[in-house]
Amino acid sequence: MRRKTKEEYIEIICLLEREQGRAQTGMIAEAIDVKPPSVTEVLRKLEEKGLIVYEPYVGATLTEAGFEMARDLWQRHRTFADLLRLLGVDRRVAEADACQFEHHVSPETLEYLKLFLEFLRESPEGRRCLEDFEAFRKQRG
Amino acid sequence: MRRKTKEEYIEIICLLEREQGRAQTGMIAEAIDVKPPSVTEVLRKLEEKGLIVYEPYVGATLTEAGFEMARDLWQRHRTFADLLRLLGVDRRVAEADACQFEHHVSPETLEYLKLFLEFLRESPEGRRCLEDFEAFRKQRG
DNA sequence: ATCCTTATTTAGGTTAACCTAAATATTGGC
DNA sequence: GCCAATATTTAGGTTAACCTAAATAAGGAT
Repeated sequence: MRRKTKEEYIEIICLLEREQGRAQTGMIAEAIDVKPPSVTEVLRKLEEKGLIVYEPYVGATLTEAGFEMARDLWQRHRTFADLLRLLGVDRRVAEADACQFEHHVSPETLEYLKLFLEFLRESPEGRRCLEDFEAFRKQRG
Repeated sequence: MRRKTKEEYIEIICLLEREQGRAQTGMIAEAIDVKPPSVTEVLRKLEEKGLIVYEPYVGATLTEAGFEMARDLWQRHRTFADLLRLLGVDRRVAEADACQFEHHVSPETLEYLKLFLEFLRESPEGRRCLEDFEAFRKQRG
């Protein structure tokens, strides 16, 4: 598989803390499909950057800054995934693509996408647009 | 700056061949903001993969396979960039973001986006959707 | 035809993200 | 409280994409 970014580690740590109460080396390694020694190495670097506190043999906990980053990534992820789903993309695919896009989108573009998502979901015109697109899709796709 | 992918080299080579008639080490290095020795190294690898023919001291030319890849990337790029522009994203920003997305989008998602783009541009409902979104944006954004 | 300039390649080094194997720490059962 | 099983870290190695400095090739002016 592909090379993981620091951002991905932060996301996994956040998820594990939330769902399992803690984020240990082995759990992270498993979740991210990497061997434990690689995780140890990255955790040290994340600590240097002030994104986590790393306690050897215990695990990682996000700092305030790390948590901010995770929250931010999650929002970007949701924006993409939700938008793709609304357009009809399969759930698995939408989530997988969002995992990639979230790391590369600019703030400006993200703002537009968030707004467009809001438009599609919350305005009558937006909802009609989705219906029209679905009809269009069924006809042409 | 960021690490470049093989795909980015292919795109630049395609562009240079098209616009300057040839793609030499120095031109590629300049275009991609990397030093010439790094380019030489990558060109050898691209040749091994059958994507270019590399003639030392002369430059690179895309093979059929390389050209296919470039064409494909360009289409992905255009899909994203055009979509973002339609939503109102600034040209520079849209192009820059498309440069990233194009390397990460799945075929399934790309199909949906192409179809949505077609819908927005070519159907009356799609065009109305864009107008409605613009109004929405001016009001809320 | 030779020399000088300019471009390219070669040689060798760095960094970051991975890996395996070996050493070490933690934990649960007795 | 000790010991075995399990998890983590340390040590050392690989690969890919970069870099700088030095060597070499190509091309134009005289």
